[in-house]
Amino acid sequence: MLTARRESLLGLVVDEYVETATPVSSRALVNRHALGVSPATVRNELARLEDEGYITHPHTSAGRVPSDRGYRYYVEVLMAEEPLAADEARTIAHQFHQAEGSLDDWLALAAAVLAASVANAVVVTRPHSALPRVRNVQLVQLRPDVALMVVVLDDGSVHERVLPLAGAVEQAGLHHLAERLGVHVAGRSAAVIERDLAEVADEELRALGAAVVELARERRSWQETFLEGLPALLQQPEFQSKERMLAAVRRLESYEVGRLLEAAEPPAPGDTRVVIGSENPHREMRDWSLVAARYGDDEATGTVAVVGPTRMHYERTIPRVRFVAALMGNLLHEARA
Amino acid sequence: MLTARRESLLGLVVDEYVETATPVSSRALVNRHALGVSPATVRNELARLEDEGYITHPHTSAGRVPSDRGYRYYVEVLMAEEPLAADEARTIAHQFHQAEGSLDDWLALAAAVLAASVANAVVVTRPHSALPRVRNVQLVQLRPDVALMVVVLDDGSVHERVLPLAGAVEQAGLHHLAERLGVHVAGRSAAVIERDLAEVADEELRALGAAVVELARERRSWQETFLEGLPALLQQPEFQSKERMLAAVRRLESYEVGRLLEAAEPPAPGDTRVVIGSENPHREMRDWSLVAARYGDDEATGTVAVVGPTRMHYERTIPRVRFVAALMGNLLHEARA
DNA sequence: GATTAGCACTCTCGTACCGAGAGTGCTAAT
DNA sequence: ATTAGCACTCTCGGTACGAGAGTGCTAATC
Repeated sequence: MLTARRESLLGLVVDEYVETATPVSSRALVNRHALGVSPATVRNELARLEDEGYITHPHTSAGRVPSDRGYRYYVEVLMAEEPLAADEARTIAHQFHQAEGSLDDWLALAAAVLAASVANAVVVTRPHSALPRVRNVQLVQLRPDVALMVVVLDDGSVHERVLPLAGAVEQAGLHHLAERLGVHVAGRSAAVIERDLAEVADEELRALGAAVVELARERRSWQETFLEGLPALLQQPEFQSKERMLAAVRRLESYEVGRLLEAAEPPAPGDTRVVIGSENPHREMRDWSLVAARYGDDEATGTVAVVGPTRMHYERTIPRVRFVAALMGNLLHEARA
Repeated sequence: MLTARRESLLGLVVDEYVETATPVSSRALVNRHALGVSPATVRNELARLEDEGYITHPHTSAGRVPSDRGYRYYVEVLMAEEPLAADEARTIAHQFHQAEGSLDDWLALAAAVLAASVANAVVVTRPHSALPRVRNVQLVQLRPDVALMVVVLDDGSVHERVLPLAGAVEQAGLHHLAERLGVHVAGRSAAVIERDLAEVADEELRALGAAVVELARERRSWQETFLEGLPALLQQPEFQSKERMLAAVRRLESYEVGRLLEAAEPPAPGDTRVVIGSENPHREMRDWSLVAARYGDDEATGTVAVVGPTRMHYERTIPRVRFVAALMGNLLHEARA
């Protein structure tokens, strides 16, 4: 258990280090905060904090740096979340209403806005439901014997695919086909459709049904996530050497980002989750922190997460992630309403 | 006019510098290429090439480096395009058939594959036609009084939007509405539809028509481009300092990339265009080269471009960009067929 | 006249070194 | 329990320096 004084010193070390990015010395603490004790006393206390694992030492004659455990304690116990100023909230909300059009635009914009606000990178995933059901299937004629299948799922996502047909079918015929198909698939999840499909006699219908199943399962794994704010992240002092910079860019490559988030996905919509450094099971994420919030509702949820070095301004970041997640939830709701 | 010997020396300087990224000395040229003359003679010739602006000098006692003009001469006159080895072509073609699903996946994959092949960044734009016409409009019921409008354009792109309706309409009613709408919009471009719309008496139909116009104009300006290969690019020796690295990442930020390509878009599908360093009107692109190819056909075209430092392996890069553009054209054609 | 050997001169780059500065940990006094 | 004092450690910026690599020029050679 930490004494009150050690606790407050830990808080000061975190604050100071987060701001300056240089190890914090006993003297700096005394000078800036009128502690009423001498640097020597502070040194003793810091030594204790170090024994207990809350802070460390880059080298013998350097100041103190918070450890992952120290940050965790800070986030859990010491931190007072810094609310957004009214005008900042207004600015963010305003920027949100800049983008028109597709869902993807919204998501990229949200990521960019949040990234600018917290000076770190931001990753956003598309909203999806765990077990989406098919809401609607349409067949659109492209050429005489080619149709476009459009499947709308109940998480609001739209999936399309070009389908070659056995022979020429008029648009009216496609309508009819789509209606018959709808009987088998509407309101059902991919798994259920697949099971029932075996019993369908009509071969053409079965083929179409299989296409629906595929589309309903499509997770857009490839470009599934949106990343913004890379330059902001790279300007953080931890990436001042070219090696670290390159490593950071690599880590945030499109393919990787999805897996990176796995460890941080909050359990339910509205939740926030903070993963600090080595708390992350991925060993390469040892030096990184994630602040993730789940946006959306039961029908469809996604994740928005700030990615940065463990030296992160948690007090500022957490409420901002929350705020943006809430905005995104509203937007998503509106879009589906 | 260049003498034959100077010409061949220029070629050697370019080859050497492209490979080693270090200024080329007279001795290195003599040693490696059995020129039959001494370094001193080569020095005299190099001095002449420098007078004529084909190469430069980083500092007094350094070797020679090609200038933009030198690269241009190389690309135009000296270069023998290095054809893809059969197995490399096969590998690339094979990777292309990995991705299933949406157009966006294809594009991102194409960019990644090409980037890996040329060890630079690659930007790809979505295929689009200059004046797309509406091929089909569908209305899908989401809720009683909310519909999803799906517009298919003749460049193969699909655009959707959620529309609140005045009152509840059954799916059958939506079909009917979509058919009436189709009469006014099918086969027409946004501009034409907009003009004719003024004469439509039915107010509901006019509102829907306006939505179609908007969707047909939607250019997805925001995430319009796909960028891959950033780490490959950053490993090029020109980005060995953190400042240059950060500048590169900034330059390739999502917002910027589109404008960056403007200058390099080849005039017609099938064409290739090379823009070297200061040939680019954007002054910040002074140190960059672009090798761009236009893929697709008259119906829809996009651009695929390699982005890298002026010290680029043009001999390898140009045919590879061409090859990938051709593959993408075929794919696009198949997808629409 | 073209080529080339020889050489003086220039510039970079890695490294070793040094001193200043910043911090700590410990000891002994308060 | 606190703190003044001090020895000790480590970093960092600057400087000096030598090695190495190249050029350009001059004068000799083919």
